[in-house]
Amino acid sequence: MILSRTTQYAIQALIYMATQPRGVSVLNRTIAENLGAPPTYLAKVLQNLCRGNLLYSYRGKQGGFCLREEGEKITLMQVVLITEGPGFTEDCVLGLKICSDKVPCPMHAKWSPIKQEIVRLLKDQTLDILAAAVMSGKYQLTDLPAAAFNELKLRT
Amino acid sequence: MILSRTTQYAIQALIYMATQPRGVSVLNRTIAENLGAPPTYLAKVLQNLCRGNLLYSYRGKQGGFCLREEGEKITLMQVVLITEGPGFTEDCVLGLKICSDKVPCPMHAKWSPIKQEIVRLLKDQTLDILAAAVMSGKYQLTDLPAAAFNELKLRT
DNA sequence: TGATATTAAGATAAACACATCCTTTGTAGC
DNA sequence: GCTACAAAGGATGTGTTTATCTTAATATCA
Repeated sequence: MILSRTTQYAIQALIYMATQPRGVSVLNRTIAENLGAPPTYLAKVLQNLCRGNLLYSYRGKQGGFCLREEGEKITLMQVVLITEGPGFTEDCVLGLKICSDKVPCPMHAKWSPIKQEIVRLLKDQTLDILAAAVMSGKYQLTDLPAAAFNELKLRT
Repeated sequence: MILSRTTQYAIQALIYMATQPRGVSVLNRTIAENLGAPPTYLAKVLQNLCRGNLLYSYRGKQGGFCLREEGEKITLMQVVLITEGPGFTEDCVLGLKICSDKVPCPMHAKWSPIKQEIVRLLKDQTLDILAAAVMSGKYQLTDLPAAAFNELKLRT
């Protein structure tokens, strides 16, 4: 509806990483299995997050990806700006190139407050908050039931 | 950000039609010129709105498209459901297939109220309201300045 | 040094959204 | 009926997103 598949993978992956012990690098393959995401594509997404300075990456044995900052400092807004681009918070809901408080489209006045709420939410939510929610067991990060997930681990 | 280009064309076209005298059919070409939209593509969008029972279409001389109901009865939600599909109001913000109040993703609780607001807004806004806003002159429906628009009319 | 494991990067492909072109079909007016 | 007109429908093209594959670079460890 509002976030691209790429952004959804990015957020899911980062939350997953924030549930893991800090400072230990996590394999792309491991993340992909846990999320049920295509590993080769997820690798591209993670690369992009590296370029956006959200992750470190290490090659070779003992390699993997690692959160660059503490999870409490990384907000969803930072992620979305990297994966969707800066237009995300600016673009007119009706697609007009020119649409502002001064020169508004007919939806502008009603849409602006909602957009503000979305922006506020994305800025408020940090990886730590979301990771804590997942670790509490009350919230799920994947459609994969634990059974399927464990089976995947056994097969490797 | 949230609506596809197709949906944006659809909404713009319908608002434009609602600014025109009721019961008089409007040509696809005329709408496209006024919006600065590609006419052949807009034709497909309008066809789709016909299949969605929002428009009548008439072929041949004196043909064109015509709003099926009074503009006050057509809401943006009706339009969006036709052009984006029913998943629009249901899909999980993180892309999970299973995400509900009972089995929520970590964003569910915070995202639901915003989604509700979006849904309410789309259901509240009718073509008449939006057309009236445009006709007041305070709100614009197109990026085309009047000059470019008149030039287009002269060239045909 | 060599074997192995892992990400990086580039090429390719598949699916979808967006857009165009051309032919067909239906309609109004003469 | 004939003609002009406008939407309908089908085929095709283009661009972007999503996804895969292959090779290169890099790090660890024996």
